[in-house]
Amino acid sequence: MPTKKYHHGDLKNALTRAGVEILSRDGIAGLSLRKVAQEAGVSHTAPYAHFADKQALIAAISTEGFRILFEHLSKIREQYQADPQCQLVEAAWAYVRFAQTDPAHFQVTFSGAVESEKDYPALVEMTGKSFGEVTRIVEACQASGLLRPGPVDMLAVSVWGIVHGFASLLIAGQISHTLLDRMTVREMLIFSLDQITLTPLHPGDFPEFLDD
Amino acid sequence: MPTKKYHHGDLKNALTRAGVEILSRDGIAGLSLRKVAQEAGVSHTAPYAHFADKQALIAAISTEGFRILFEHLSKIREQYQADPQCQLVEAAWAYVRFAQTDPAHFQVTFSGAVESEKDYPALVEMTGKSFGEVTRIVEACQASGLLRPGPVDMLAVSVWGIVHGFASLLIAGQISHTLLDRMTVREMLIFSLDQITLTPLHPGDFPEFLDD
DNA sequence: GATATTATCTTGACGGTGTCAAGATTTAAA
DNA sequence: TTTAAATCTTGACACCGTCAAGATAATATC
Repeated sequence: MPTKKYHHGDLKNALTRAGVEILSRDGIAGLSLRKVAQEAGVSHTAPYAHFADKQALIAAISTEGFRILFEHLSKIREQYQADPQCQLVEAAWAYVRFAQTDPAHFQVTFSGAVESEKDYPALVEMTGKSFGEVTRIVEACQASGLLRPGPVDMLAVSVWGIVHGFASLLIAGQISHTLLDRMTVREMLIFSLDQITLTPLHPGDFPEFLDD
Repeated sequence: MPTKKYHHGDLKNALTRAGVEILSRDGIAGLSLRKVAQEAGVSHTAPYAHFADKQALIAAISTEGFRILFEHLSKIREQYQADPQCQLVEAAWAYVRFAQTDPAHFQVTFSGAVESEKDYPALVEMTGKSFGEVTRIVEACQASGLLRPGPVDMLAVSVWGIVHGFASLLIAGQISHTLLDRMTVREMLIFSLDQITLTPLHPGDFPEFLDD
């Protein structure tokens, strides 16, 4: 436990963590540099030693979001190594779960809160790694005949688009109640994925594990 | 031309229009009540006579976005009455075009900038009407064998999800340059839609009209 | 080890923002 | 015509992002 020192020692990470925390708790509108600084126990301008402006902090929070996604995806790819179908469903489910669990962080991460991404190399790298995982899963699905042949990157964008679109509509409250009463979110997601698979997906084949 | 009066006469609409205008020009971060008021030529608290708070103005802007979408969709449904396939492609294209043309308005409209939608009946009504148009188009596609049979509302959500996901990723800059260099946005959209149609879609069958 | 340089953090200030309170002005109702 | 309500203004408040100037600590240089 670090005692109160003039130099924090790990302020940049502490600020990022505080940012994620505040974003979860108070939403996008409630995220301010001053609050983040206070949460980290420093003065209201201390963040400027580590972030050029608020955009830079948001970029760090976005990077953290992509890192969370990346780790989920790579874990899933390892866990269901022999079963591309399962990889696809569980990867999509992890994406939707992220959106449901932490909507504000999800939105900031994937919905372009960062104006010019290319100014933040760490963010660009992490988006690349995440998309790489998606691509690998899609590739495996193509090899097993679950998805149609064709340019992998294009198909990966389509698959990502389906999942992202569903997750976005879900947390935006755009999916009607009459629909949500009739089936679970997971079933709806599998139904959506089923539209693009060559082999039918049966929700019963993918029981939900309540492990996280 | 209305002369300068104490009472504006149509301030609520003027504020909404100014809001859309400022949103397009300065982005989400640049949208402020005070700027909207100034643009409309009134004092900085005048909006409070018509909107409870900033959220309420954003809800009105969002409603306007859904209205724009609704009118596009209903026009397309009428224009290509006998061709469901064309309806699907052009409706999706209109959606993507909206996102490209006015990204900030698109984001505010469809990405849940409004915290609790149910507090704004006009917004709820317009989202319902828009989704109704999507449903009708999907229904026509099912009848013609372009889309699989099944619950219409569920399929409509899936289709909307695909298009929304693609549009969102596009304006978030998440679609790689190597991909965008290889094909047009319209071709990518049709490629995505082709993943869910039972009959293949050929981009050549849908030349882009540069009418808007 | 002493000094200089740099990184880090603080205090203080500025204009801009959402929102409330109190009052002025116009329209609508009684 | 008087009253009530709707609409708009001025003024204030706390909060925000950001800059400037200075204090403090860590690091580099001699």
